[in-house]
Amino acid sequence: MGQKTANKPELRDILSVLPRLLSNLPSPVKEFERVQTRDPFKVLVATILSARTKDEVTSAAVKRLFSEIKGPKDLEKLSTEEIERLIYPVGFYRNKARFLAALPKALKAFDYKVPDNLQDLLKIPGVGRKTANLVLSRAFGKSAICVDTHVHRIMNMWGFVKTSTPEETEMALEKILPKGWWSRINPVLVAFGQTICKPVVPQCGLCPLRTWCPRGKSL
DNA sequence: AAAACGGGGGC
DNA sequence: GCCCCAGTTTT
Repeated sequence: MGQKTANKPELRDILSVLPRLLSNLPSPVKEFERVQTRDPFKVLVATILSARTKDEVTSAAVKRLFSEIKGPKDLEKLSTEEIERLIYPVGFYRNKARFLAALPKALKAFDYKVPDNLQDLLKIPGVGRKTANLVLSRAFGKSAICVDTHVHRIMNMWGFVKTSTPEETEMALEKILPKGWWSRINPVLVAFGQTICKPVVPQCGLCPLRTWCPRGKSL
């Protein structure tokens, strides 16, 4: 309260600082993106597997699975148990194996192709907003705001949104985020959240934003 | 020993 | 809204 408070920068100014900062750091995100192609089916599977799972583990699971299959129709031939064995030990592997086993049936309604719109993607079991928007931006090149826990946490911490659910964050960001950032904000904030602005033990000493960030001041 | 992890579904 | 899923790493 007795302290000087720097003027709060615009959101776009803050975001533009991050890529250069992150380029100087080893980012775990790069490994996850490396295994991905633009193949929508592979992107979808990798994204489903990635929840609550380290990127290296996800990458390995994707490689094992796709050494056995090429597309949805191959996946249909595998039993749930076989899928479990291939994707282990990703987080919640039994749930995810069930989702993957049901995936060919779900895709049949779309001629065995991954839908390129949000409404249809959300009909697929195991696919929520985070997964759907990531597929839209990464596989189909669309402008989609993918809000995961990092995006939700950091945007609320900075005070650009005041929301209680990721969906609310997504809607709020649609109004204040320049469209050129819609697909970029997720990779950038994930990398930032994993390497510097971590939920616990944040590396505020490395962060150029600490002079105005509320968290930097409290530390 | 706890808590954290790039979610989603069922209740 | 709350709780569950699970193995692995960090604190």
